[in-house]
Amino acid sequence: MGRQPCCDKSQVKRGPWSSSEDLKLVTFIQRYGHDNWRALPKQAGLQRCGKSCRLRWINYLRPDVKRGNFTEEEEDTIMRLHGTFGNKWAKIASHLPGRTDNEIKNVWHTCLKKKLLPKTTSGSSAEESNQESTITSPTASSSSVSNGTPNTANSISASESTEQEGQTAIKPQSPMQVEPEKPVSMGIDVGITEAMKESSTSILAQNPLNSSNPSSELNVYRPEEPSLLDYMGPYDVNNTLAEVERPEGELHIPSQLADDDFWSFMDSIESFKSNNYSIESSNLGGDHSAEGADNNNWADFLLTELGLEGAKEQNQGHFLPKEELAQPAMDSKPVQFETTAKPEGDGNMFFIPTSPFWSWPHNSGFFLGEE
DNA sequence: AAAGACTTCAACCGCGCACAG
DNA sequence: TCTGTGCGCGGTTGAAGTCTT
Repeated sequence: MGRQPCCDKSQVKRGPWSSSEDLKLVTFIQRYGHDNWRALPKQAGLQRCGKSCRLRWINYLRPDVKRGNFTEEEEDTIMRLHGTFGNKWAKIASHLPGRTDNEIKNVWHTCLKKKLLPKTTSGSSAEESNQESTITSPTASSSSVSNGTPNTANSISASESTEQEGQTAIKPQSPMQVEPEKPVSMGIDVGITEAMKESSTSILAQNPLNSSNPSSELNVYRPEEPSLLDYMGPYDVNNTLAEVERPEGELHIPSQLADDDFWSFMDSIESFKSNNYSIESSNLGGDHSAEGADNNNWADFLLTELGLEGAKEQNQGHFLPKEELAQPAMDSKPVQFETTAKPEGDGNMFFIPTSPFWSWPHNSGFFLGEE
C-alpha cells in the first residue's frame, strides 16, 4: 500500500505564490506561529498544502532569511562544507546564517560545482564521481573525508564536525520565539523590484537600533534606499500601531507600494483611522490638508498625494494591482507634509500603522528627505 | 528582432525519521 | 513493538529570465 498524499491535490493551489498569499501566511505565522503545518493553511485561509506553506516560509518569507548574491566567503564555506558533509544541504545551511538549504543547493548546482571543475583537471572525473556519489549514498561523503583525499574542502576540524552533529550551530530564529515587544526587522519586500534587491546593501548594519538586536546580525535584505519598507522599530503583533516621533519633512513613498494588499491593509486599520490627527501637505504643486474625520482614510490620502486618487474606483472598488500602478517610474515620490496636531499624548509623538509585512522606516518612523 | 539554447531558482515530490498513542 | 502522522531533507522539475546566434 502506498503512502497517502499529504493533501488533496485537487483542493490546493500550486505554483508561484501571490503577494496576497504571502501576506496571509506571514500575518498568520507572526500571530499564531506554526505549530501544525498541516492545519495552518486552513486556519490562515490559504488554499495551499501545509508543505507548500512551510517551504514558502522557510525559504522566502522568514524574517531572518538573507537574500541576494552569495559572498565569496559564503561560497568558500559552502565548498569547504560540501567536501565534509556532501549533499547535506541542511547541515551546510546551519553554518550560513540566513541562508536556506534550498538556496545553497541551487547555488551549488548552478555555480559552485562548475567552479570546482577547472581546479580538478586530471582528477576531475574522480572528483566529480565522488561528489555525485554523495547524492545516492549519504555515507560516501563521510568516507571521502576519511580516505585522505587531498581536498582542501575537507579541512573542517573534527570538533567542528562533531559540534554540528549536536546541532549547536547557529539556527535561524523561529519567528514565534521572538518576543513581540522586541525589535523585529522584516526582510519582506512584496512590491520591491528585483533590481532593488540586487543593489541592496546592509542598511541594517548602519542602524543603531540593530546593535542591540541579536537577530539583526542575520543581515537580512534591505533596499539600498531607506523606504517605507525599512521599518526597524519595535513591532507589536497585538497592536497594529507604533508610536514614533512626529514626522516632519518628506515622506518618500515608493511606487512599488502601490499594491492592492498594502492599501487594503492600510485601510483596514480602524484604530489608525480613528486617530484624530491633521496633516498638511503639498505634492506636485497641489496643496492638501487633511484633518481627522475629513480625511480618515489613510490609503485614499496617500493615493491622492501620488496622483492616483482615481485608481480605486477604476478597478471596481479595488486599487489597481501593482503591475499597473508601478509604472513608468519606480522611484520614490516625495510627499511634503507636516503634522500640525495630535490630541492625545506627547505632541512630538505620532502613530503609524505597522504590520508584520508592511514596514516603515526606522528612527522617526519616516524617511526624512533632504532639506 | 526573433528564435533557440542555456541558466537560475522557486516550488514540488517522495522518502526517511521522529514521535505519540 | 507496531502503526499512523507530521516534519524535514534531498532530488528533481519547470517557468521565467538571460544570453547567444
